[in-house]
Amino acid sequence: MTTIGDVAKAAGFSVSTVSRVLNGSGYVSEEAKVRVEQAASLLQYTPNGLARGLVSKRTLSIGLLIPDVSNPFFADVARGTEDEAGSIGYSVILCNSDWQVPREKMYINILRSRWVDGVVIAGARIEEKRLREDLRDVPFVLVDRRGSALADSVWIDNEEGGFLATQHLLECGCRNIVHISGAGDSPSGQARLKGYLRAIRLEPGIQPLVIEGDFRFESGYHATRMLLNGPNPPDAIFAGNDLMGLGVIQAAQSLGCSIPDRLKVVGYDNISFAAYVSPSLTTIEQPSYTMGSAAVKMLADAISNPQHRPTSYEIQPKLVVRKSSS
Amino acid sequence: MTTIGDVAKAAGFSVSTVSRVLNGSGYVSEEAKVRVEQAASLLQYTPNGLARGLVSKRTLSIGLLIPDVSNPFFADVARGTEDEAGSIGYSVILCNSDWQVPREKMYINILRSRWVDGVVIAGARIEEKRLREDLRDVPFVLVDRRGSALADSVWIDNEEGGFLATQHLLECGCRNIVHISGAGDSPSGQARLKGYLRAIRLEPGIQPLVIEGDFRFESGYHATRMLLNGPNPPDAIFAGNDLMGLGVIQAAQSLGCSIPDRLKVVGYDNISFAAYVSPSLTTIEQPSYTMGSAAVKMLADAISNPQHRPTSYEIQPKLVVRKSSS
DNA sequence: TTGTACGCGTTATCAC
DNA sequence: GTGATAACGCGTACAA
Repeated sequence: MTTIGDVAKAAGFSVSTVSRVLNGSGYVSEEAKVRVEQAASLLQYTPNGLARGLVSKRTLSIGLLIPDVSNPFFADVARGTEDEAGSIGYSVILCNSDWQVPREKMYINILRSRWVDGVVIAGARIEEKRLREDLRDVPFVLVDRRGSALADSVWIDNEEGGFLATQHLLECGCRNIVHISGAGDSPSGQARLKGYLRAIRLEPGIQPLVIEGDFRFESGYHATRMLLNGPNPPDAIFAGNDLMGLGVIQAAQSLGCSIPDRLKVVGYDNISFAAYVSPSLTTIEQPSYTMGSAAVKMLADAISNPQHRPTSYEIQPKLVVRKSSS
Repeated sequence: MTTIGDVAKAAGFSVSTVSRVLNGSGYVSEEAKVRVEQAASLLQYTPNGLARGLVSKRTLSIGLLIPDVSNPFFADVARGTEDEAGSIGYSVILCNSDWQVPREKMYINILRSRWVDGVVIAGARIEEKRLREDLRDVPFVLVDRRGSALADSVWIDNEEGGFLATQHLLECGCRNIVHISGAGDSPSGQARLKGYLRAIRLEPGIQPLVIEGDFRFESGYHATRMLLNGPNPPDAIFAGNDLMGLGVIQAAQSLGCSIPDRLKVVGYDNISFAAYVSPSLTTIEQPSYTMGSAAVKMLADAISNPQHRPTSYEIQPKLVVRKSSS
């Protein structure tokens, strides 16, 4: 590895001059600039990020903590995050918690030990307070959840989304609407459930029924098979996310239950594939890519702006009606 | 931030002893061990990974260079990579090249400056030789491409896969089979194209027709609309990957062209959604998750085993027949 | 405008 | 068994 010292020697200057040239800091003569740059490119010099971070306390890297990149919603968040981060010179460390709080905590520690300049946290179940304690002075942005006044967040009103989805099914004339929720301690799942309950209770004579899922395709699939084989099959299912919604559709089709005639389905997220399945899936839109990039923008401000104040970037959920419900 | 010095002070030992305890290296008395561990947990000490990497020359991190996490195939590769990496204490730096060689090169440099211990490279277009030059002594594993004797690779026979796909369509009685290829300089896309051509040429009187796509949904969509609106519409399309295959299906449906009756379609990758769309998509299976985890296993060996020899982990492509072709 | 010298937090080599 | 101390590569006061 060639170091800054090698470049200095080759250019005939001291390391500090080389450093100044390469970082554009302080005064440097034109000649120094030229000779240093020549030497650097000749030797293919790449600054050692570790040494740099050690002294500057900035690593130009951020952590991305999500449950699962295999879920297209989070994949898109990841892409938005990485694109925006890359555009301002940051690298992204990817962490999949697999929906498990202990793993979330583990990754938080790992990210701290790597001295990331900030963390984007999407779909996590860990409490914000705990997050603040563990992360100490490392800025973070909560995605997909409402932050308190103490934390930045890119927030989408999941309760409103759940309400919209359920209301839509009610308007379609459904009277036996089951909600397959996300895992119990997921903030966004909880909020969607709350919206579902609120909508159901507005309608007299209709009972809510909730089955706990886990945001994975399989849980939507199995819950639906159970429901449809049961004594009182529903006429509509609101799934806590699109992956489970696709599971619902597959299960219904496997049992010869036609959608939307006998069963209407609504998902959540509007992953691209929701539009391609058949019947296409009605869902609540979340601008996943934008959420990721917006989070990084907030993070960048939190990192470099000393008088940064926690903000909440709000997004309105939007119902996207497709064939699975009409 | 609490440092090793703080722990040493609190425990009443020197930094060297603390280091030995925490790394389990060298001799330490039972008492030292206990007191140091107490102090460390009391102060919530986390070793500074930067400083550690600076001296040890190991960062416990690897780079993952892929075209696009939004593509489910690469999302799964990423998940496999991160899981396996995490299980052996490694972090993953995510890099999306967006299919652009210049961005691949840029990321290679960034990863080098971050001193990653190794790099997993999937779906890249950059030549292996260039890669070796740029990466110098940083080990890497090529995924999705055959490596030379000088490079590790997790290799799936893309040419054979392309052959299988085309042969299947020929066996279905199709005589006007178009291939929508990946971008021209993608090694895996090239190989699939080669397999297509080989299969077509085996059949007398059948002409190959190739349209260059770019592995994205839209390119499959637009190519298909153009083809179906043209003078000599094909009776089958072999798409270079599933995303384009889904685009083909959507385009055909938008034009009222029924699949598989008037048009048969085969994709490549077997992303999970290929099974959920309607008609479900016939495709060539690639065990994406496993490819990622296998790559990390090879990398781990390359990193820690001094007498590591480049190996090629081979996977056989497998035809998965679904409704889009039967 | 440039160079010297120190410190960032660790690990590793040596004396003790 | 333990503790100084010298690296690791870089940024930056401070002096020149």
